Amino acid sequence: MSDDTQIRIDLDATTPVNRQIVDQIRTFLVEGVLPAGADLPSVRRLATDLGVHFATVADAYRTLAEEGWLEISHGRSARVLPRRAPAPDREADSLFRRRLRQLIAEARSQGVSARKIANELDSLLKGLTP
Amino acid sequence: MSDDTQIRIDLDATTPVNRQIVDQIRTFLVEGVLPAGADLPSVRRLATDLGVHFATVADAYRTLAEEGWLEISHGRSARVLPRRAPAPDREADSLFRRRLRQLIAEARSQGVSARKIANELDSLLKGLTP
DNA sequence: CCAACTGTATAGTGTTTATAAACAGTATAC
DNA sequence: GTATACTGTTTATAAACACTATACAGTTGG
Repeated sequence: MSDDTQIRIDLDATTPVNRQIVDQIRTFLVEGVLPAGADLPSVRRLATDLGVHFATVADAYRTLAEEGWLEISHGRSARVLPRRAPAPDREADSLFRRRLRQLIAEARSQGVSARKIANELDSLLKGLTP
Repeated sequence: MSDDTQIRIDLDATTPVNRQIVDQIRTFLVEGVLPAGADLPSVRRLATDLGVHFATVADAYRTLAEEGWLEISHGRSARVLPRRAPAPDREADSLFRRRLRQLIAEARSQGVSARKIANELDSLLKGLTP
């Protein structure tokens, strides 16, 4: 993994480390920064870089494998699978809607200005519909 | 709390119940659906409605009180405090940016279409800058 | 074959989550 | 004032989770 795929872990955060790893790698996968066929660093390697135990990284890889993103097999390094877009899911739609609303509420509650939020939404919107 | 302030709990979700409650009530608070001065239902009342133990609701109320949203005191019902916007926070800004990116990645990973996501972002954007 | 790498399995530890039951403050009717 | 019915709090417990430690097992390349 290069500079673009730098993972940052916050040991003090409320979100557990295993999920922090999953969330960040998944973002790279969705955005194509980690393309199909790419090799991931070994669990020990990444664990050393992040300062956590390698079993924690292995757990994260397993989660992503269950989601269909990675192929992991004993003795070989984890590899990004080709993955077609999953079927549309009404559940996922409404869950996304609610979580987005909640995320924005939390940000406003923590002092992120409406302007900053709007800018963020706008720039991500442009990334989606180029 | 009226129909507008209906809380939904998913016992199977990965996010713990106490945080589900916090996130949903905070959203109502930020959006002004629960205005300053409003009384919240008692921990037992809300707990019964949601099908969880009242200590779980009490825990959620305590979290919101620590965030400055609620006034809770022994024997009296919880009440919404007036709350001025917190100071801008660069940390919060960048955290929001990352979490938003991750939320969108997760949604795409679960089959929410780019169009649906764009629509959602757009409608929330319009809500922010009227 | 062997050395150095890969991920896996199991067990142990501390933390978090959710519940239960006893406790304690407040409000109101009488 | 005091009984009663409401409020939230505290302490204890059990179960689930997150993280680590260590021994194991498959793969690769000399």
